[in-house]
Amino acid sequence: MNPAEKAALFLERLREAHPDARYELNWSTPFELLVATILAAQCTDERVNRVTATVFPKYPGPRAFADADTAALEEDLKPTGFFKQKTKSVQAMSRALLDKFGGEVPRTIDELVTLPGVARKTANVVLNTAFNLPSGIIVDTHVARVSQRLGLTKKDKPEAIEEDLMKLVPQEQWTFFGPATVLHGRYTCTAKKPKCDDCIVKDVCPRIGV
DNA sequence: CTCCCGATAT
DNA sequence: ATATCAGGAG
Repeated sequence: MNPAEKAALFLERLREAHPDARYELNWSTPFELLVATILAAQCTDERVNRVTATVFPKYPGPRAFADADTAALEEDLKPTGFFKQKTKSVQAMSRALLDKFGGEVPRTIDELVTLPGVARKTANVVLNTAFNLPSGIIVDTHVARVSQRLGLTKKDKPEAIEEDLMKLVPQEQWTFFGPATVLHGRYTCTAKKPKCDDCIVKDVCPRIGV
């Protein structure tokens, strides 16, 4: 089975297994989703949601983050890990948003990735999820691992993997494919002990057992 | 390539 | 003990 056929089959079974797949971060505005996604680096959604539940009311909008006391914000973001880096990113991103985009989250990937702390993965999450725009395919550690094991790509850099996936998956499915594949990677095709017995594509996966 | 950071799984 | 986790910057 060639990669294109495999991708089509995988997509079909993802639809059955995760019909309502979406990002599990809590947000009420595109700006909040942008902040939450930055905080989600190397951190579970659950912990991010716990933090943003108090942080979003406390800092409503980019102006509040830009003007916030850095030490206080660091303390608020500490549970998400990498807190100094993330505080710097969120404040610099908020200032750039105010300076360059009138405080509004831009709707193109080229504009989004100019923001500090924002690269393709974060930009795709915001565009796919908040604006329903198929700007690209979210490639995080899960999507990368699943795609490699299934044989959809042989690349290792996220950007190269995304290029391969965009050729294999129809554009109207991009916003579903990313979040659904993340769930598959998170719960079945796990990094350490993948649950191959329960896998929806075990019949076509080159990786048997292990 | 290294660093940032802490919680959890193995 | 150590690998890994909804990454990105320098």
